[in-house]
Amino acid sequence: MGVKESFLVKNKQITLDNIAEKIGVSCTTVSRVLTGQSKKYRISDRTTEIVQQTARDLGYVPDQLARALRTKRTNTMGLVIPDISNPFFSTIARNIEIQARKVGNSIILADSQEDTQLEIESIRLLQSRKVDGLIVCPVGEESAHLKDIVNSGLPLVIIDRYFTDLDCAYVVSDNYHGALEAVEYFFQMNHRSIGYIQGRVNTSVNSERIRGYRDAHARFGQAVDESLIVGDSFGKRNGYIGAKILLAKSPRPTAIFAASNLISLGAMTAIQEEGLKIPEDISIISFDEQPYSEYLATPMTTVAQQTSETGEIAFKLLQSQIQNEGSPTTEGIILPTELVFRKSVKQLKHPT
Amino acid sequence: MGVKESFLVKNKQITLDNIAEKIGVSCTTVSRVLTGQSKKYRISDRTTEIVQQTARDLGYVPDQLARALRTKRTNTMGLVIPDISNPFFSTIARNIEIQARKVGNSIILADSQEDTQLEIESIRLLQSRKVDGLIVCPVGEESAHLKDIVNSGLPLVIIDRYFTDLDCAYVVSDNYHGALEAVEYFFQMNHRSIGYIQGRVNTSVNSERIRGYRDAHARFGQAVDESLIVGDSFGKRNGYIGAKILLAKSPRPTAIFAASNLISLGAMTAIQEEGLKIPEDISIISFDEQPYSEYLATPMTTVAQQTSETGEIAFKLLQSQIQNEGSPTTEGIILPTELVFRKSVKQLKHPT
DNA sequence: TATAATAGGACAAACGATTGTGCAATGCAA
DNA sequence: TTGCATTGCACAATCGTTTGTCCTATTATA
Repeated sequence: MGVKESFLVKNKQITLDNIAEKIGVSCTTVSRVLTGQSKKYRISDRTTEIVQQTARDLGYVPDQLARALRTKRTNTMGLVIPDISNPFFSTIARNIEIQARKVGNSIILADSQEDTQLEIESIRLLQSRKVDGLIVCPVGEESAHLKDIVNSGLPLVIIDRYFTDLDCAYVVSDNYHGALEAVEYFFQMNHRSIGYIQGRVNTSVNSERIRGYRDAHARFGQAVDESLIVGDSFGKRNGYIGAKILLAKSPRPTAIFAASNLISLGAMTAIQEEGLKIPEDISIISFDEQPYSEYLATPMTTVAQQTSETGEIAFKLLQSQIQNEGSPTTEGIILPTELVFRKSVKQLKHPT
Repeated sequence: MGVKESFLVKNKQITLDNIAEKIGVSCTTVSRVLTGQSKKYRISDRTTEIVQQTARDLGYVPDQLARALRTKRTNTMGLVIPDISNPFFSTIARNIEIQARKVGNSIILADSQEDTQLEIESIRLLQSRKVDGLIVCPVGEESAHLKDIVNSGLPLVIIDRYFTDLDCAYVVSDNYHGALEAVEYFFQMNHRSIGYIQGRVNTSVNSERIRGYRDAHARFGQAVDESLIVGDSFGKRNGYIGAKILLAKSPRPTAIFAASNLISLGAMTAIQEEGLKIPEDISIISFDEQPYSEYLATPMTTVAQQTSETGEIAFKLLQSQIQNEGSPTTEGIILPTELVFRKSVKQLKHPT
């Protein structure tokens, strides 16, 4: 008997009071022992010992809700990401989570689906859950809601995309130099007609890359053909459409610079459909190094970003902001990229 | 003046009491209005209106911590994943999060790094945060801690890997038929010496796939060469090592069945190093369809799993369990796989 | 011996919300 | 005018912790 109940009834939570009552002390004392303040409040060694023992026996585990309500600290951080299924972001997320849990913090994850409205709602939800801080990879076109957060004093770190008018810590890749280097490489290989399939316009990521693209042209004394800049999102479909447009031009550009891993995948479909070969007929460089990059039909030359580092640094920035509350650390960290040379770029005999 | 302070001082939180005081009612009334219980408690229309208006004016947002402490419901679920950077898992995670937020729930994410100990600690942390339920993709070799959860009455849904001795809801792929179909296909293409690079042993995923592998052999009246079953984890390195071993055998197997996307990537490195071509020299089928599968040097024949559906179903199962508390729904859902034919399997002239 | 100092811990008020119950005022019927 | 329902809301406890303060012995000091 009792067996049935024990199956149906949820285990009752053990509280400080339970422990206190069981050994005949006050719940204050128990709290102080279990939070390691025995000395500070002169709890005798004997009592301390007993409290710890019974806490262990009863399997006491502190209620973080109650604790947070009182202390105003949840040890929880919010993470807002435009698309967690994208390995670029999930790698960042992973490293954030790993660092966080090392110090007993948890991550509440929100996927904004590249939608500013959802981003705003997600952030509101996270705030109502009283996260200690926020790491946001913003959709990137609007920043008013982020400015509100900064003003509210809630620690915030922006990753991947940032806003020049937002006074807030961030960690991003050096998109300018990444693009510059890639496009210069195209030039060195004698390419002169280089299409750029861009990502979401009006994001810092995109603007910086375009700036690199333009400066590379400038360095080689070549005017930018504006019609070679196409596209409007970081997704695969945009890559397909962008490539279709570029490949239909005549003369056809000899090279394509793709602004993301998904864009280059989409572009490859278009290239296949047109019966073209990489790099014989068309060269390509893609932003974002991926585990599969070297195994593609033509191993892909890529601009690698430091994803693990991004996550780790973002976390540490946020944590320090949370700890020194009051002093809003607004350092911006820019991580270098690396051009990974493979086989997707053809060396042309003459500048073309 | 005051400007400086407004920058340094965190915005004070608006509480029910603030609202109540401002309009001269009790905080009880405010609570009842804002939780939509005006009628039930006969709050006059006038009062209701005023309360709502001031709540809006003050920008009131309920403190989910306090609410949860009282109601015993956090509207938060825990999600434990062995490796969130793996697109297979991150796709599942994404769909869980999207479904969850649609109904105002949040997801606390934990990455167990394929380590049972970390899995246990993560779960403990989530429990202390009073999640309403748990979705766990277990490392897979131990289930005692999961059994504890089931017994404690905390709603739990297992995904991807399950335990036959665990009475708990789950949603997994039909790994048996997935493997069966793949290996049968090898046989139909006249392969008779088929290596299997397995994942983590003692996981249901792995056992089921091996069972499929064996049954395919049985159906074609062929004994299984146990030395062709190699490997012990789902990672890339294991794929590399496993392939090295298989390729070193003589006679060399004509085909490799890889138990995960990462395993096949690793295997491809080994295959390249040996100077072999897919599928001319060696055929390969990989578990896990990926966005890049069709773009590989040789487009990869894969066993596709329904990742989005897995996430969505897992969430719904958990939600229903949370809502009908008491009746532990222990349905198990098995999702069919699909063999995606591409070019990585060669048709042999004669059974070899 | 009187007094101060110290040791060891208890009380009770928070934190912000929810909720069972109680209470005054009004309306209505008798 | 009395009695009873109904309307409209307030009281106060509660969820589990934390924390400033206060209290009572005991010991040490003068």
